[in-house]
Amino acid sequence: MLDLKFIRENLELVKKGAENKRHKVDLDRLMELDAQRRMHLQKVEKLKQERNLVSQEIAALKKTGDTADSQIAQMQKVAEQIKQLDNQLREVETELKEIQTWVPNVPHASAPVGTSEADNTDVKAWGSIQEMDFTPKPHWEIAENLDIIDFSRGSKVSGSFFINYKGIGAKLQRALISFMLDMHVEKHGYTEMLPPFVVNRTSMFATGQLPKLEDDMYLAQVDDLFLIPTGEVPVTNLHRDENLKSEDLPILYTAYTPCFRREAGSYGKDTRGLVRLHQFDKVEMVKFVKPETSYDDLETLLSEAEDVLQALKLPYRVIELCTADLSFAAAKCYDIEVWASGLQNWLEVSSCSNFEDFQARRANIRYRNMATGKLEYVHTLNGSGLALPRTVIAILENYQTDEGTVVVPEALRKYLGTDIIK
RNA sequence: GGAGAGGUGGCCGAGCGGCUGAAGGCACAGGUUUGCUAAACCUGCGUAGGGGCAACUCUACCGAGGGUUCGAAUCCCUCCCUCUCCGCCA
Repeated sequence: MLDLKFIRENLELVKKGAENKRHKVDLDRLMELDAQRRMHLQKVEKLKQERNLVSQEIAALKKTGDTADSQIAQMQKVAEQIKQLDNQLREVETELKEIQTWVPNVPHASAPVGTSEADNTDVKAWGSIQEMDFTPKPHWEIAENLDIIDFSRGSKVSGSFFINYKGIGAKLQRALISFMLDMHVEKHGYTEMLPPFVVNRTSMFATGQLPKLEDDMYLAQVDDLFLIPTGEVPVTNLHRDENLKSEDLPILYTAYTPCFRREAGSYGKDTRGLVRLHQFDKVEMVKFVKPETSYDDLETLLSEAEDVLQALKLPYRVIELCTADLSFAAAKCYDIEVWASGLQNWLEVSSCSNFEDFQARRANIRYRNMATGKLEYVHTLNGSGLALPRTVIAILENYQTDEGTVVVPEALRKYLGTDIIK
């Protein structure tokens, strides 16, 4: 959420930002309501002041035993006016807040302006794409031949786009999760968390999934709880409504969680095999930092996610999202895409974003700025480190042999307990 | 699911319907003083939103939302959350 005062004072910037994100929101109406609100406020506060003053007079009169009947009669009228004005004010504020929750975060000045994902810019590439002396297979063929993923029974048990990992395939998930968590904890200094996988509405609002993306979420209606679409939600919300100690910042958390996404409306596009699933595993990194360091922290975050791919020796490229591709809450975002030899394609395995104070304002997460003595909003960031299924795709496809087996990346061997999947 | 207790400032914790935006303590910041890894004393110190160039000033906030009243942290109603005990389950 953006501060109303900030919107008022930077209207053109906010308008331009929403436009560049291709997000429609009626900011002129918002400003109109803002003006109305302040007008009503001034009126009603003047009346309340009068009420407070006269009430004190009444108290004084009663103390000395005098009558205060005329004052009380007068205040009855004032009380009635206050009630009416308060009601009007509430109406204005309701509409105002509704619109305010739909105002997207402003893209950072460095984010490339664009109209579609075609305008995302290349940042860097790592590793080299290996030539194979045979035709590489897509991962679903490899997996089915090795009997490590059961696609069809996933549909039976739950529906399409649910799968079962089997045997060494299932163990591969555990191995990857442990490998990633260990790296972030031991090498990058994160604290490991294991949060709830269902969250309430307030939490979903705080990180910005609601109101915009409600249709993409699984909802347990009886309890009005959402299955998390990403570990970002429960982990960022750990500190909702808290004032963090300045000396405790930055706070770094990493967490494994499954992620649940309905992917409403996205059927038919890149959906084969493990590319797009309703349930998948992910290791997430979340940072709470001071505003002045957040863009440095974003670069660090990116490098920490890259570190996982480098350790697995998987070639990847980093792109920066243009404004049209930036999410509702993000100010700046890098995607990491891994190369998949079988699919002959780049697959997004990580998204590293700086939300600045957008989530912190919604979630009310602050810290005491020692320089100003004031409570200020922290900046929040998060990045995948990494999403598992597409990492698995890359491992299966890039490490496949012409016999149909898969060589296990060296860094993973001690976790998986074998150096080849056959 | 049943029974009970409770939600007050960064934290702990008082609070007869008007003198309580809120005692007291802790923490924190500044200062004085004493030389011994710190203490004592003094001062300051909630948040948000209006108005004003500013000094400043007004309003709101004691879990949330309603109600009663001239006036509510305090009385009434509804809801939410936490804790304890019982039941159920892993």
